[in-house]
Amino acid sequence: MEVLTTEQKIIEAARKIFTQKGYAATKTRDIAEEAGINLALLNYYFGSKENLFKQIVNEELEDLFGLMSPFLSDSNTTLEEKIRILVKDYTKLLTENEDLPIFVLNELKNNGNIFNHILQQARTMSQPILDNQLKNNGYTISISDFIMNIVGLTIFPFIAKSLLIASGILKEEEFPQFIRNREKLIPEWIFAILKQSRQ
Amino acid sequence: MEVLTTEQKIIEAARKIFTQKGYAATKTRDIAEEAGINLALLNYYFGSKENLFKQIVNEELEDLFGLMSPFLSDSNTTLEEKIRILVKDYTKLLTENEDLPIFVLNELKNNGNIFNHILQQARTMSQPILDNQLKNNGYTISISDFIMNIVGLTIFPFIAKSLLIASGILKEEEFPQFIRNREKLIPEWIFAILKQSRQ
DNA sequence: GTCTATAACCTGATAGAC
DNA sequence: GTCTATCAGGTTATAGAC
Repeated sequence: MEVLTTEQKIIEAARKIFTQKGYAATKTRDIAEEAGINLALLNYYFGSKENLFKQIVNEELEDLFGLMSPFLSDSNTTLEEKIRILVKDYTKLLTENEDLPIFVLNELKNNGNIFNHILQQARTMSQPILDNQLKNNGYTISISDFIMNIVGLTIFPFIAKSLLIASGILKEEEFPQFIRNREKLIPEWIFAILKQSRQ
Repeated sequence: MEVLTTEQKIIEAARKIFTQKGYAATKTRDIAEEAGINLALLNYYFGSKENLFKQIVNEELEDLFGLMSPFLSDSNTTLEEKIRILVKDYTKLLTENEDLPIFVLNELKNNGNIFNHILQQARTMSQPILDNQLKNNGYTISISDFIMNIVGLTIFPFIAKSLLIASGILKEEEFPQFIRNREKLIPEWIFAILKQSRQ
């Protein structure tokens, strides 16, 4: 049983509502209510809605990219291990936080410039090492396609969940099993794509 | 040189701004200005912001799913042809309308129930025929995974474009070539995945 | 059908008491 | 630190003239 400070209560409430509804559709009054505090307190602690929002987005970006960068640049981890770990970690993160990807991608579209300092970390290190690992194995796929395929196959079902369900392709209660199943299959699919690029 | 009626001018303006910014961030004043008419006219023709929005979303959903359903249920088209056509058509649609997918998926998340009547069309026909085509070729992949993989590999780069660019993986001017290249590669990747599922 | 002017409402932010 | 009350500004929608 944790006891949260007022500041933490506001942050948790803001994270929940911002990620659910996006920036524009979120009302500071809703955040205050969700946090169980008064509207004035939100401004006392964070100054403005925009300020609070930036803090949330930065944390979410850390979640989403902190996973990727550190070990992708590790040359002692094999390509196969990296694929399996990446799929597994993202599946876990998104299962616990289903609104995260569409929120981040949506807000990034509108305010891409704000978050450069975080994204710059990810960009630097991993690229040359991954590139070498691909080439050394004779795979001719580009690094952009390689990453896009892994991330796309893993993340897209979460983004398209409402669509899958609304279109009747999948039932709500089947979704968790669908995801667990893909968690095993996606690495095999990625290997199949890689092998085909070597032919 | 087409001459648009006032109603059409409003719809075109609304489509542009709604898909760019989403429902909550869009101001009816901006739509009126973009359409070159007065704010009062918007309400004269469409009654309310929400009404106009629903009409736009319905049209966008038609764009996005009208492509899929009719020919997927055609049993005279081979599986390979379906894959190539689907990837090609979606790539064309999204290239001309880059904001479409994230807009639809985002608004669907918040109002999924409103649009069921359109999505129900897509759900009925195509599923059993596709299922047969997969099974007859000995492919053991599920139809949900099959569709999710094609659509995910094709659409995800458009959704993640801002991320790709902000992270430095790709430059803005390289994006069109990146997409044209994937348009050729994705069907081959899908075939590789299918073959692997037969082993 | 199209406009101007304005009503009615909502939202972010602050002043000031406790 | 936390609250109530309120301001200031913006947004949707409508009334009414042309």
